[in-house]
Amino acid sequence: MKTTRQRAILSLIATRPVHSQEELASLLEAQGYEVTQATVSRDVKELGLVKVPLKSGTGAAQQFKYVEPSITTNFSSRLHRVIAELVVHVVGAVNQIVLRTPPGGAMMVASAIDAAEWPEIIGTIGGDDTVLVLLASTDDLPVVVQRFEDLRAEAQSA
Amino acid sequence: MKTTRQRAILSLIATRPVHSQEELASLLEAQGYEVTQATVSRDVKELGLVKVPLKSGTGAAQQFKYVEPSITTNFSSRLHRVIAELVVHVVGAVNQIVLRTPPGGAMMVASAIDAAEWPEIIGTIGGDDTVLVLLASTDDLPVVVQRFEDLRAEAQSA
DNA sequence: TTGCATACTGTATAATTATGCACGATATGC
DNA sequence: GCATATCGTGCATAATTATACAGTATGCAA
Repeated sequence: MKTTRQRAILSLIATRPVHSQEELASLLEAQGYEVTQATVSRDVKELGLVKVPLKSGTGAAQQFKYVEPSITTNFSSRLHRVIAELVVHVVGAVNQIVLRTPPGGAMMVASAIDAAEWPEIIGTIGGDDTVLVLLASTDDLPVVVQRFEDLRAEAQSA
Repeated sequence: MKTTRQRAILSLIATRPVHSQEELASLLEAQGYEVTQATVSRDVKELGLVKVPLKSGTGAAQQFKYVEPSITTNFSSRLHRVIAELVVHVVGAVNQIVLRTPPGGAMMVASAIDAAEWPEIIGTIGGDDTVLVLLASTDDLPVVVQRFEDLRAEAQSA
């Protein structure tokens, strides 16, 4: 039955890395669900699962992870979402603000800030886990730092 | 240059639906970045982008969305993450608890609860946006409801 | 029962993505 | 300078995923 099979899929991917739908089909077969890759593909789509790159080196393995539906629908603005989910730390000095993110997150944060086009900001530079935000004036520092903190605060727990 | 091109990719996918890496390559070309699908594939991997199914109907379009790196690394337990992100509402009665989720999220929540194997819980049923949790005893109701609320509370803002 | 609609699936194949290999550019050490 | 190493890339193709189509099963109304 479709529902139980899909639940089995969720259980499987929560347990171990799965690298392809063929592999998933094999694992399901071992549990008594005999289905083809085609069906697995449909299940994966219905469950909203996505294949995420595990590490960026060549030859890196992949596994399935699910993207919770809420991620794509809940947050109102991209900037808000990105800051809330990716910014770990905020600190400012003179006319500069440094934002820390998990590894690999900096470019997304920088991109989102650019897109927001805040007038106080004259530019951003995103590295791997650090974003440098340059302000037009030293006077803007406390206001903008506070704004970042506020965006961040709404999801501080995770 | 690789970095600016990758930032352009982030900007593109934030702006409009992109259905394939070929399409992304075309859009980049329009901005002066001439690259092949192969390079886009590598960029997508490095940025941690994933292709998410947009709707489940046949012939449904897809687009790129990024999975924030934090999603795969931050939360400690699957149950915690799933409850925090997916459970919208909790209500209990007698020996039953009903959890509401965004559409499509119920099965994941049910699966995660099953995997956690809480002793008070004798079973779960996941529909589309509703999970029914059955408890062994009426006495367990307030305790378990509170536990769900606590898990949820840590991310209530989103 | 018959006819029709819906749901689920497999087969075959199209579409898409990932990657081995080679090459050119740039940097590093001798 | 020259050898060597690293990085980014394209090309060709392998690997993986999505889907058009057809078949089976089920439910329901006439």
